[in-house]
Amino acid sequence: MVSQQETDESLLGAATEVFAAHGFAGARVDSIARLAKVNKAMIYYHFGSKRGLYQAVLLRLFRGVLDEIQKVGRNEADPRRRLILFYAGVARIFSERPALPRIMLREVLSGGASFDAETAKTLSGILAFVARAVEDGVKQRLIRPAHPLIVHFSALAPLLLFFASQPFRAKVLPAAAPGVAMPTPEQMLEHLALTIERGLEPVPAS
Amino acid sequence: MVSQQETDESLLGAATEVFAAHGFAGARVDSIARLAKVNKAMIYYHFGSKRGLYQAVLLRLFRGVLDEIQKVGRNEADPRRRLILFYAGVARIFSERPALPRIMLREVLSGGASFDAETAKTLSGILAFVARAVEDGVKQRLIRPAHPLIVHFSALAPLLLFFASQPFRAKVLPAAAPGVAMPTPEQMLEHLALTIERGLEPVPAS
DNA sequence: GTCTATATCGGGATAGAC
DNA sequence: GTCTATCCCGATATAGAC
Repeated sequence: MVSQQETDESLLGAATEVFAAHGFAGARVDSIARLAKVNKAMIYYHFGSKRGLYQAVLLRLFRGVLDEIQKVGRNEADPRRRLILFYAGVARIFSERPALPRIMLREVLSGGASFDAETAKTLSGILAFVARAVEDGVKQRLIRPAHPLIVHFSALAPLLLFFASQPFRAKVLPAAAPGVAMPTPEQMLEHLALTIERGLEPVPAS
Repeated sequence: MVSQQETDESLLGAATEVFAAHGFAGARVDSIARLAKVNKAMIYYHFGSKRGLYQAVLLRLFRGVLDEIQKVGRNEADPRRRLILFYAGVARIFSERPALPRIMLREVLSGGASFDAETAKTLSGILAFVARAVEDGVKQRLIRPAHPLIVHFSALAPLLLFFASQPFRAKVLPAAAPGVAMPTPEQMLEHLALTIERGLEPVPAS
């Protein structure tokens, strides 16, 4: 009836949504099948198990990010601007695919329970990009010496939390911070750009 | 045999660990009872349900943080230093109670599913503190005008992610970033302090 | 308040027809 | 490859003795 690819794609898309919303343990295989409009047995036929499906979701997400992100800032000479463009790209991807930051955070919280070698390789690509930019910047005296992982953490974390917390903020903030305007993605990005810009400036030579 | 308070404390402590490690859906009531060395039926006697226990854990954690954190920086006149002291205090609490950042992130990801009015009030206290510091700083021209929620997000997120990701990093980083030294909490804090310091500086009057 | 035993059901997984 | 029907374990929750 339907091609295998269509079935796979439909399942992966549905699984991405359900896993992002409820986590691995909270997700229901039945819900995924229903959302994908695919018979539940097909999940086991194609992916072997709930965990197998989850790992396929994870790998597909990370590969997608790596592909998109590597185009960004590749030709930017100024390493600081390269980093800013990079994280702006990440923000754009997060806003286009709200499931992504949620699943990333969940996977981190799980201690990498489903993080296989393939997926780890895509992470390598990201980290190498950041480390390279920092290294270049230090050589050119445009960036102060800084631990590349800390730079990455500090820039990525606000984006992850901001985009993953949208439903939480909508529910909780009106009561917890009445009268305070909801921050927008644009404000978030502007703050982040300023933070990177200023935070990585070299210490004045004395 | 044992006092109610002891039983409650033991259960809350055990539940905190198990919920932090596995999330609400992934946590097993049996595990909690076993870890607390308390009969499983007592959970239902004292807390009514698994969700009731979880909400008690949440409220206790947030109350504890609010109590501890409000002592920090209260007497610091310089608003920027007040913020730095505040987030340094948060970092100390996170390092002392590794379950806390994990449960906070999980609760955010759940969209605040168990976030009752009582718990929301403690969050209010935190946000008010930050908003106040920013406001003071702007008045004294020591801090540029900035959205207090964004300031809070940008400072808290790296701490949350850093402390919540320790097991993930230990498992994944050796393969994904070989040869790179593990960042320490001290480096993280130093970076954050510098980021706040520089990031909130007023724009030069022109 | 504390325990054992058990009810009850949800949900992951599979058998087997087509 | 696709579907229905079903297995069966694990997990929340409770009944009821003490």
